[in-house]
Amino acid sequence: MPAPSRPRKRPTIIVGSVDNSSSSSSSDDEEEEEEEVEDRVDDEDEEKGKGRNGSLSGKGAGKKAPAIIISLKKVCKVCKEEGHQAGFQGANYIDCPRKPCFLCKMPGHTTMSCPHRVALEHGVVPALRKNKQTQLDYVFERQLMSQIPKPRVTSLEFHPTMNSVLLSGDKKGQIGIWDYSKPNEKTVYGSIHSCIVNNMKFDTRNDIMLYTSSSDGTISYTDLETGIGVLLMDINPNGWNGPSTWRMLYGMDINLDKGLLLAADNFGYLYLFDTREKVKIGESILIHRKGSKVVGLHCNPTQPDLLLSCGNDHYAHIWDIRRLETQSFLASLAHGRVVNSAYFSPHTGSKILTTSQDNRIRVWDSIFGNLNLPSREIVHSHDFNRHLTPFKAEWDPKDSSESLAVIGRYISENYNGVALHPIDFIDTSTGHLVAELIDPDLTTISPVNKLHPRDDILATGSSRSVFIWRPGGLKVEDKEAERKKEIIFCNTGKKSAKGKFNESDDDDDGDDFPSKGKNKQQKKYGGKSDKAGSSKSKIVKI
DNA sequence: AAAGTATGCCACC
DNA sequence: TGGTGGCCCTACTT
Repeated sequence: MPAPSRPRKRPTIIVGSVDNSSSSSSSDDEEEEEEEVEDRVDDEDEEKGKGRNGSLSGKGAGKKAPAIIISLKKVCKVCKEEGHQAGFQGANYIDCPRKPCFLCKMPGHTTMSCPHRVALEHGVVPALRKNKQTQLDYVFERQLMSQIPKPRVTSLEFHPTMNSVLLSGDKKGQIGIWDYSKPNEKTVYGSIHSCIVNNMKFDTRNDIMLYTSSSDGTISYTDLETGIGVLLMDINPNGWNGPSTWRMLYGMDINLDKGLLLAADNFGYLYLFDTREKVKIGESILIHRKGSKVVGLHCNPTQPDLLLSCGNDHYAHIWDIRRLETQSFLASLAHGRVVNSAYFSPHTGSKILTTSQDNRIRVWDSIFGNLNLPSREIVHSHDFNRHLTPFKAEWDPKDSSESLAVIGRYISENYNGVALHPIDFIDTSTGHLVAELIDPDLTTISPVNKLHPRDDILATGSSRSVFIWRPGGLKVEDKEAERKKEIIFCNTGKKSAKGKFNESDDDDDGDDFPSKGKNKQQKKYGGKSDKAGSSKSKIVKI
């Protein structure tokens, strides 16, 4: 990480500035699938006598050039062994057979034959969705500003009371405010943080105020109307002394009852802040393995004394806020790898949902029961972390049964020969995939997703844009097929999203962002685009 | 337009 | 035990 500069006091405010130039469509990158290796290139019969080598210099003129031998062995890209190949074939990725299954991590088979990657029996989805129009209702794309590249979204948060307002935080530290009922109004605060915005929480008692935590090591309390923020906490008071000492804030949550802000860093420490007195409370407390990142914090929605934390040490811990000391956790939830997120259920707070880099979503049905083992483990592809914001399964706050969750999928799906990455809706009480969002406009992996607290709306953040989807009903109540249809229905909801966008785009600011050039970055694969798309996703209950 | 790179974890010694 | 090279489907910049 480059040395983060200190956040400036006065934020930059960019309103409604749109880069239109970048939306010109580029020619199709026809990417040849797998160049057949030429074992031998022989120029013998090529333009014989013309002396390709030597029309100017006499050297070698008239002499036949020796045959050029290129010996390229077909070697697996993954294990470098001969005899097989891994990688994309068309839009399908073939695993290296010498490696454990990419999906479930067990040896003996590959992703394609993984028992967790079963073709769904309901048949309807692959056939139907191919014919559907885009289900985009609004797309916020690349309009942040002209000079600054596309937002790489790292966090999303809906406004607690204003239904059409969504906030986004990104890799650069910018905070975007989108009112999707007014697509032409957007505000970006550029200098609240100097790098990744990891967490945003509204002050629900005064909901124009926003708490944010960032990898720049600060907590900011920002007035969203003016963009003017107060620096509440800076855990690098001595500035930049190299990457090994720089502290970054990842997890953050607000405990309204106790007037507490809790935040945790990449070395395992928890910080407490009194939001009323505006002072830091006590010393930081080691709550995960020393030196390992605390990835997430969540306060229980019904029991103010309970805190949930998760970290890179492969654990999630439940704490009593009244007794926070190293190792004093009430319970410890073991995971196979890094825990990307851990959330109490939104209403009762009695369930726990975690996402781990071992490609499993785990559910504990009751925090009052035996917590030694999760109630369920759901195999799901989300383990890529190096260059991406970690995937996090998020509860649907509208689901009173506390079972529906949304999470982006890493492994791609063959969509008419294009590899796309769906967003999955999972019934965590059964492990079933109840719906998946696949769309030609959704070309990048989407690790950040948030369901609206009241409306049937999904916000998706990816490496280059913020999407708002209106997927119709997402309630978990009917038969699975019904629910799938609801998603498909949403696909058809707008016959021409394009037309709609253009309609609303008569404001002469040159902003036609949603409709133009949106597919230009799609990877096209020369290979067979047949019904390989029916290789359905794999969500399965263990 | 191929090569570089930002970037995080983990295995390895 | 810390330092470091290597990655399993990236995405973007030059």
